[in-house]
Amino acid sequence: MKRISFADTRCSLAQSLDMIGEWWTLLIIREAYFGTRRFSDFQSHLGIARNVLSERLDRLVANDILQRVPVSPGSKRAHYRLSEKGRDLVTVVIALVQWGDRWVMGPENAPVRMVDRATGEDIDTVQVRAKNGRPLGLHDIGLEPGPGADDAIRERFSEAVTDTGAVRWRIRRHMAA
Amino acid sequence: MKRISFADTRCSLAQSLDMIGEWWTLLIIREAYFGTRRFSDFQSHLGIARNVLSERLDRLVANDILQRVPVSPGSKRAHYRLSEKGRDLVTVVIALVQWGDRWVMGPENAPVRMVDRATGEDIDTVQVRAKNGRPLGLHDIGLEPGPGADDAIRERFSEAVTDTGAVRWRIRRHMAA
DNA sequence: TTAATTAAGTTGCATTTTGCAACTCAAAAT
DNA sequence: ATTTTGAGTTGCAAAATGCAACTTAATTAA
Repeated sequence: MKRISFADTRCSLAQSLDMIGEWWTLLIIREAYFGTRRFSDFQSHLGIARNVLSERLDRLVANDILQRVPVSPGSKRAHYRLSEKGRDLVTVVIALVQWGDRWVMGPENAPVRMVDRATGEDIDTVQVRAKNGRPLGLHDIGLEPGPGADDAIRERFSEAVTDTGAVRWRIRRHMAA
Repeated sequence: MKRISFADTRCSLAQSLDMIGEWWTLLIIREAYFGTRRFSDFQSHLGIARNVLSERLDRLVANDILQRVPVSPGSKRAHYRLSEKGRDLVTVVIALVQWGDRWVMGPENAPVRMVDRATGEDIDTVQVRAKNGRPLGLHDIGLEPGPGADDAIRERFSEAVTDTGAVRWRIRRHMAA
């Protein structure tokens, strides 16, 4: 059975996961962020199988998250580096690293420290904020159909709010007919 | 061949991915954030296979990202809801949704709008910041061994900085001996 | 109270994906 | 010119995934 692709789903998260949600992919991106460029360095640092690495790099390049740059002009041998689109993903990587530090490793066991170069201080915790900078908890965030919403999505949103701070579905059982 | 688990790797990202990096898992979390509680609603909203959903939910509960709450006291039938650990993951989900809106769907096609309940305004873009609130680009972020760093990690960091803003590995080829 | 229906999973099987090792084939190094 | 590296393929065994059919337990309906 084919593994489902979300490429045609009207959902940013599904679309994103279609590009970076596979095993290894986010680790490859972190590795690239750390400065790794060469195939064999990705391979040895991550311990990933070569065929899988090859497939993932190809996919990341195809999606313009990594760029293949020839080592020397005209050379067949190339390096991989983050594109702007890929660099923009580092926010997600850092958010996830911080989550892991908080909930899995424990802050006192964080293996890597991320600091503000200007001050040497730890960077802030990545969090959701209002335009004016005020941190927002889940209860402060409202969800609405966006400009690209289709009927299916619009149907899923009502004004009602659950205690998670998100929306509640309309009961659809009775609408099937 | 067993699929590799990162559970024992000294790396917050790998550890995090070991919990939420599998196919469907992050979509299940988003679905829970949207208010879905019941097995069959997860199933029908996501179109995931039931056995896979079952396995994922078990794993999320085992990792205390979701909580199983009996529908009525003593009932075997239960609902799933985000734990605090799970709610803290929503930051990551939102960061990824925003990335998808920017780079995949295009902002004008964003299917969902996230707003500040207090003002009705769009929420801000999730980004990395210094403690004082200043937004940090990749070049402004420095990486160092953290309190839980082991030798392998410490060895990987030098002060040198690449143009991605991260660190550069020492050449290890000559150190093998 | 019994029968029918729904909810929440299992089980079995075909199809993919992974992981590993061994094998290419070009570019560098000696 | 020969060896050594880098960057992949290829082939195969073991898992994971998708699907449909099959259980149970809890609700609803009759």
